[in-house]
Amino acid sequence: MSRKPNLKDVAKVAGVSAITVSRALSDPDKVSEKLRAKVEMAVRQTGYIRNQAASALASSRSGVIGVIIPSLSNIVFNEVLAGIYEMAQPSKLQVLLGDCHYSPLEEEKLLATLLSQSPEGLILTGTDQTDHARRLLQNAEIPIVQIMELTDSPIDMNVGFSHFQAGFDMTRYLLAKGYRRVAFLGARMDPRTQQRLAGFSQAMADAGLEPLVQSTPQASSIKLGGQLLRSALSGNQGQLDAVFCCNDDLALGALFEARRMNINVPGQLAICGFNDLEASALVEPAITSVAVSRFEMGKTAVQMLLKPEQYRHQGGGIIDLGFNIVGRASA
Amino acid sequence: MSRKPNLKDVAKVAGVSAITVSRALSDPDKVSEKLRAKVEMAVRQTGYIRNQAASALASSRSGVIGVIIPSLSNIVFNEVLAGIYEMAQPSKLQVLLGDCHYSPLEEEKLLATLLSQSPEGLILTGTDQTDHARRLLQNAEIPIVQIMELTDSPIDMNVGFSHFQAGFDMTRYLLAKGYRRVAFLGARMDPRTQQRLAGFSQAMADAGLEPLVQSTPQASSIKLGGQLLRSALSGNQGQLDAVFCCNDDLALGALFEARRMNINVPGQLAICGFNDLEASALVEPAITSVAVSRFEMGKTAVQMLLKPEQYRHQGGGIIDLGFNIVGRASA
DNA sequence: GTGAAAGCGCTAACAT
DNA sequence: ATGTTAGCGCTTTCAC
Repeated sequence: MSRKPNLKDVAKVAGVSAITVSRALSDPDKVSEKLRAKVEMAVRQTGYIRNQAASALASSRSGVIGVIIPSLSNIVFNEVLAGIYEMAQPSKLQVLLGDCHYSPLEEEKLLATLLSQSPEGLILTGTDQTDHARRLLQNAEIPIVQIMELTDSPIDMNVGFSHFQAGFDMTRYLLAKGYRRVAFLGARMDPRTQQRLAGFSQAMADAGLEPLVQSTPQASSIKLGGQLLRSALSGNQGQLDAVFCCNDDLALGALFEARRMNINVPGQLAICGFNDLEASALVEPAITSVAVSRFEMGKTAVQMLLKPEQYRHQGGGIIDLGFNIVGRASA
Repeated sequence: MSRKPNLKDVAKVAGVSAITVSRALSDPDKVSEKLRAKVEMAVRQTGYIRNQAASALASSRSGVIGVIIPSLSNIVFNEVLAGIYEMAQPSKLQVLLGDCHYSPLEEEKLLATLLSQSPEGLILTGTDQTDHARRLLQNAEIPIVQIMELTDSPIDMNVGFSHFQAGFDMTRYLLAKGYRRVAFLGARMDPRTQQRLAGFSQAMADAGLEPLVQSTPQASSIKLGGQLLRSALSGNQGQLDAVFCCNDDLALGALFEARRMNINVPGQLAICGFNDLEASALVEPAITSVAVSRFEMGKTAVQMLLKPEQYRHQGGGIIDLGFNIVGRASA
């Protein structure tokens, strides 16, 4: 037999009907022990593997969830992904992953392709989906979780934390330490970075201070952190006593650059970051940062997909995972 | 109409037959311009999205490829993934991604689940698949690419580089610089790490030197690099003049730790790593490392899946992407 | 607890 | 260039 074995083939070998094999595989309890054993033998013997396309067509359950993240190269999303997979794989859920490169339009296109796979749920990053995307999602009638940010009006469910509040709190932390000339170094300037910036600006304004900002739409990197620091310093005649980097990559770059420029950290310049990457705790001086439970966020998102009713009736399907300012030597 | 629109619904609206709609969508050139326009209207009007399960069942083409990597948290694989997606998304190929946590057994299980989705191709990491996995793969009769390592006898196709050679060459590089008491710091000790170690041992043996090794099965991390360095030093009475870390995370950790211990790098101790992460080039002193084209590897793997005949007849379906030793101040 | 029949939505193969 | 027919492999429904 050269073609791939199907249910009938297995059924023939086991001496039962196809539907019995189907049941033995997907709902073993509904089949007598004897037949179950026979079927198992036959499956092994034939090397049968269920055709998920046929199964999905007949049952309208695809066994797949869709995930769209803005970037595969940003380590931050990998930890979220790791959390997603941690929950999904044991549930025998396959994950269809898409990378929209921070573009809502690409996200919209990906969405259309994803939806054609009839996913049983969807995890999307952020809240800036296009109108058309939202329409697609509405029609899909599947559970949807928006992650990373917090929103009052999720498409369906939402898990994340407030980037505004985190930016605000971190700035207050710096101000409480006595820093006054604080600059925000930002790269990419995606919605979440902008919210952090907004929090920063608010806190500075509240304190009657000028919010200094050095930003670029370029993708973030360690190297860029060094460049932004130089720009910020030259743009402000070196009159800075702290920089609040929109993420730890920039912060590391700024720290390395400061060392090259013989600027003492935190003596002459305080540096803080965002995300609390492993390196931040281990460099010298260790970098003050905002810790976020990314792994947890991924896990929670999948749990929400698995039991949507439960979560929708619990805080309106919105979960705030919060954040944590980790004070270290750099500030 | 509350249920999701299908081809017939669209056909009715457009006043054509279902198959025409199907063709207009998947092979526009085969349909007259007039009908194509009509169909497009009808699709938009109904909000139709193709049911990929039905399509896959009828055509036995799923539009999906499967990818299994050993770890989602290891940044190295993310860059490979980024390359994979870079090629896959424009080809409208969906990627089913699995994380086998460095376990061939988990890989085998994932494989079974993946295969039930009838992927059109498979990308696997490394060459240590279980026997049963190999049997499954043989029966699948789809193009398969093993990535990262190089092997003489791939299951189907192979793209990667020789970790043994890289370990060997890096060691020779150190020896040429005059270092003699060189220790290999290894974590995780997955097959590729072991090959690097084998290359190191060979080069040391060739030079008549004792290959010092400090290793642990623990997952690699920056922190662990510091710990391994301490162990290596205390295990060898501080009599080391260089450490060859199995990756850059360890190398960074070793460097940070050395600084804390007031050990001058490279004056008292040379440090080199593997993978050439961004940080390695930017820390002080910059870390000597082995550069590998991971992004390229991912892209190549997908290309091989797309045109298997072409690549199979070209070097037996094996592509050596090589590596590049990047000498920097740390050694 | 098991089976027979029907049909999920699409496309391949064969008309026209 | 367009339509008709049949069937992909499974599960749902209903019968026993």
